[in-house]
Amino acid sequence: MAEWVLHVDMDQFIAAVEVLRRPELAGRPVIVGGRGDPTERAVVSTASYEARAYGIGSGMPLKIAARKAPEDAVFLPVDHEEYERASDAVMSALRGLPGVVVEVLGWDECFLGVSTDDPEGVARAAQAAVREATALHCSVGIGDNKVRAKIATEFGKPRGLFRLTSDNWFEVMGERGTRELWGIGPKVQKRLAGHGITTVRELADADDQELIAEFGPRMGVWYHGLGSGLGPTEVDDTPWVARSHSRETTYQQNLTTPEQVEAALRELAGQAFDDCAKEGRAVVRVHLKVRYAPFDTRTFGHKLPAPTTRRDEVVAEAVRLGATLDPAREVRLLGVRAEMTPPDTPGTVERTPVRGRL
DNA sequence: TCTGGGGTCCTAGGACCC
DNA sequence: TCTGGGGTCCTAGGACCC
Repeated sequence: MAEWVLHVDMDQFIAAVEVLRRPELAGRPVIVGGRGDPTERAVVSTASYEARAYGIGSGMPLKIAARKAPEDAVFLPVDHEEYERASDAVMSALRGLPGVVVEVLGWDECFLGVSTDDPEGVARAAQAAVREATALHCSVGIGDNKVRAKIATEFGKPRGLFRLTSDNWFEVMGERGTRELWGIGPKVQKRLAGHGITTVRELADADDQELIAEFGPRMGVWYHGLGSGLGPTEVDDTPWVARSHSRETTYQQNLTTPEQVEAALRELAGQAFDDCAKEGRAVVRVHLKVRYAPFDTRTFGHKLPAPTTRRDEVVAEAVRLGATLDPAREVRLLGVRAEMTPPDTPGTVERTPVRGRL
């Protein structure tokens, strides 16, 4: 029997969960984001397929979405707790599949590791289990590693399956742009293009040393391998341990005085600290993120003299950092991140250098 | 036209030590 | 006066993902 990696991705997860508890919304364009008020500063978390038909998608400002949306569109607020419940139900259903290891990637996606001669059969069983437990639909990518499984899912959407392995990698991906690879964003795409590399096959055929010179020893090698669809094969079900917690807010009205900024910092730093304290972890570093009125974002931080479990120390550090902000500029977004003492995990598992995890 | 909030990891460059 | 090589730690910033 062969080892397979399956990537399970829920179809329009957040919108689907909302429709589930409001069946009367089925078939209508549903847009979830912010507090559900399209006149506010906020962005779309998820749009239903009906809304996507109007060019509305994730990350789009609600104001723009409102302009594109038809009259019968529905705007809803984000309800994290509800999605967490639905997510837990999905993951539990998948863990119930025989012989399957589940590695959670976010609310609405995970990898399954399984040893089988019929990966399509397992994929269909996964879809059935999720549908039975939650009435939600998902797509499944089947691969011989995480990279290929993850990319395969896109070809299976919606509600389908797709298999992507070393056998069909270049046939499926070779002529596509590098941007379609998981972990290559607009900046890296551009830098690659500067070396004459625009397609997946060109990336695979590129010179290792040239990529290392451009991107460094780790990322250069990683990107080169991505061109051939190389990636880690191990699915790890060790529970996720956060490295840091942050709280940030975009203000509907910009903050204009140092007093407003300090009050906001005290609140955000306190909340970020509380999230760390909930896990019984000490804080080692405090970061500030500020977005000034013209779209200018910066982050900076400070290591504390010693790890602390005291709220007042974390708040005081955030306020100290805040004192270095430019008092002449309006603040439209403020965030405080509290970095915790590292978890004591063995760290032997090869991590996919793809950042971010919900 | 207006751009959220939550994360992780990598790299460059300076300080400092031996 | 000119100036090694190696290592670690730290800060700042960049990039990407959901």
